[in-house]
Amino acid sequence: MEKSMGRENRTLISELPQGKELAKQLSHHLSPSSSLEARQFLVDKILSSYEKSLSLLNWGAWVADQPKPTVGIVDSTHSFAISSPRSEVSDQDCKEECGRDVYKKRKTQPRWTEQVKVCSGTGLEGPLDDGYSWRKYGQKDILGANFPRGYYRCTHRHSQGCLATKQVQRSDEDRSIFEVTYRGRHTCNQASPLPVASPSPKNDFSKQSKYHRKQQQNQDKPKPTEDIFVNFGSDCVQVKNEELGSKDDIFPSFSFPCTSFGNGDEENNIFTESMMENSFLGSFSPTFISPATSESNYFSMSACPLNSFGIGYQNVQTPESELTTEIISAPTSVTNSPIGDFDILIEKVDFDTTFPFDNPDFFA
DNA sequence: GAAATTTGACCGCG
DNA sequence: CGCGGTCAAATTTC
Repeated sequence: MEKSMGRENRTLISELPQGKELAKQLSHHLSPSSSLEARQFLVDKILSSYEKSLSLLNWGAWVADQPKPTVGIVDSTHSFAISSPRSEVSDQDCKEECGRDVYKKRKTQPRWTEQVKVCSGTGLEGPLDDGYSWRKYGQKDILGANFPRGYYRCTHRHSQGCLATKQVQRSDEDRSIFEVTYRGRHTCNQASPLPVASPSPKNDFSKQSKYHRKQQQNQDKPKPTEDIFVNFGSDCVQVKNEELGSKDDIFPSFSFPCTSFGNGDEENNIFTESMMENSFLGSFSPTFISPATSESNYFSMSACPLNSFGIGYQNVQTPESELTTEIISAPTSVTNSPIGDFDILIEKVDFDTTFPFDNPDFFA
């Protein structure tokens, strides 16, 4: 807890000057010669910076207010970032014999939701491309929802017994938002085709399912549901925190939109390119998503701003109450998590624009 | 032919 | 009994 608080504070400290710097830049763009887009972009960034700072403050306040969360929901809110080995170990143990008990089994698994906003022109299904390889096993029309919900499980479910699943549902209100509900941690070794050192977005397709690649290629052949993944919305930047239930207010908006990251800003090209490509798409992602700490990784991934495809991740929510009692594993597990070191890296990388991203030694 | 997707059927829960 | 989630056969894609 203290550790995370410290982190948030440091993040805040680096975030505020960044906002200031952005405001300065904006003032330089006030001349008529400057493009409206540039100005708008800076405004977005500033707003985002403020939003993030406020979020961090809220987060800190919340942490302070909840020294020992006894409500399961509260703790479970964190639990996606904290491993929950207990339930899963038992799941693993019985997964062969349980048969139809999968339903009960699933209940004990950690579950959390991210809201993912896919941006215009990316032509990519952000929500489905989170570093793991997923295999669709079902689709259902959900009562009251305009769009069907897709069910995905880890490709390595059978080969490695990885029980991670996710559900992807497009938001009714904003078609560019997808609610991705993850369940269970990845126990697979993630032999996924993640492009370890491929900066090219094209290569990133490779980790997507065939089906979705097909959709990308056939944008002119609309299909009823998920193919609309492409080309919506105009502004990619904003990832918003929606109310997904009454519990949401316990998890303040955790906004790491790409605006805070300076992508698209010519002045930050070095930052953007070296960061996005070399770090996030390269050395970061694969290591990052180490199978043993998937929740942590998801969490951290969401801390990543938009990647170069203009896809924003945001953890919004709320593991379900079902894991509440199960998952109250010691928060200190965060410190034991391999992700801990990454958290620090990310933090620097994420918010310290003076950080030598182009220094190849950094990620060595 | 292997792997992935589609889709109707099935199951448990509330 | 309806709904959400999963299974599994059929189909598609590579």
